[in-house]
Amino acid sequence: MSVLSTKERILNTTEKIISEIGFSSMSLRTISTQAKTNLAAVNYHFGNKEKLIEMMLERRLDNLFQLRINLLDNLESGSSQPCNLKQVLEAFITPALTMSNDKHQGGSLFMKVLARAYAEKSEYLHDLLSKRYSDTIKRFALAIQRACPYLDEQVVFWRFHFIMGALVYVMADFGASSRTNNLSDTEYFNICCNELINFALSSFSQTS
Amino acid sequence: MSVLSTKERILNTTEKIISEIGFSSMSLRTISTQAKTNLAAVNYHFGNKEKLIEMMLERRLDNLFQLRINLLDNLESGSSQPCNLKQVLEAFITPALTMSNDKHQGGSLFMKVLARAYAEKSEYLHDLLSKRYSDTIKRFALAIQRACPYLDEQVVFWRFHFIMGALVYVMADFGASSRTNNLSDTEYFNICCNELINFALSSFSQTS
DNA sequence: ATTTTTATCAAACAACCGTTTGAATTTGTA
DNA sequence: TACAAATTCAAACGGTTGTTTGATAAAAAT
Repeated sequence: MSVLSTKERILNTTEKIISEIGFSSMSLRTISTQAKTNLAAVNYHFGNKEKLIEMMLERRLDNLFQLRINLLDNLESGSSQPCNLKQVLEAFITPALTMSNDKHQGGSLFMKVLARAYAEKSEYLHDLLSKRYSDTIKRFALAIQRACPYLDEQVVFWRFHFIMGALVYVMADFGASSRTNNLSDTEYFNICCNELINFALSSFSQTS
Repeated sequence: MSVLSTKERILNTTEKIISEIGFSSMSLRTISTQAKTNLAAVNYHFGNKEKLIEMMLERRLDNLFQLRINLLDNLESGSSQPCNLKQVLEAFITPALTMSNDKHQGGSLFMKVLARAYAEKSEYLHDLLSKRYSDTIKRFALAIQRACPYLDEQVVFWRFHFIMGALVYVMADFGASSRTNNLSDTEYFNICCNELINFALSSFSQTS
């Protein structure tokens, strides 16, 4: 329980607060209070608010994109043939939804944070994504392109971005209001994951 | 130009500010300044900040959903047969993108506001959508269901929500960073609209 | 023209924000 | 044990927030 350091408690609480009320509404006072420490501790450990947010994002994003890269590496290793489309989509989508479903490590909170960062056009996230993760995104777009040679390059680009939009939408738990009551969280996420992949797969099918 | 009343100038400026910096970062002082009026005028005309936001949202949402309803009414009138899927999707999507592309009436700003409202889980919007517009959304889901009898009801439900996510994502202009430079705004939105409808259409195609 | 309502405005209010300070406390080390 | 470094804490700083007040100005009504 309270074996966590103050620094870790602050990071975890920051995830929790931002997932609940968003970036621009979050205050260091509510964070320090909920993390059972002092207001000044935030500035002591992280310098300022901006750096706290950056560290909170980087802690999880590296993990998420590494999972995606590993899955794509496995698919592309040992063959120069185009990958199976469904497997590529799964390699991109499942790490996000797995994190969403991971309660123990706080990943489920982070995916909501990520959705909010997308939505609020967070400068921190935008810079991180364009500087540190754009290569991975391009790799996936290329893999999809190779798996769907019948689709125009621009069309693949658009639909991949639409799917990212749907993914963010789901991560933010917008469907929650219409969730069937008798489903556990695990069941819900499993269905959601399956439906989203089929949705993505279907959206890359050839149109007449 | 300045034939607009103070009330209208405040509403328009609120749209503009929120589309730029979001709900939680917006302040009544920046709004009153930019609307070329006094700070107290906001509270005088709208009571408080919350009611200002509600009025700003309601002013446009009624218009948007009425456009959708009109299009769907036309499709369903005169025949008890299921509607054409593409036409149903167009009836839902095009009003949003038309508003996005409408500069004269300020609709383009509002669609960004709407995207932010979705993203920030605005209570105002959530209540409005679930109380005032849920019937329309259910009508569209049903029309899609009838047009795709080969798909399970739950699958239709999921994919319709995924598409709403993609629509919000597009409205928020997230693809902007990757926009081709030599496209005008009008051209960009026409392409975007077309791609999104084909995307939605494709996503409801039967999967193997 | 006078009264009444409506609208605008500068100023002030209390509450909250991120950050800094300097002293107290805990922890690690010699 | 004694010293030094790392950490915690209450308090205060200047700045911004939404809201209210009361005086002024404009418009409408009598």
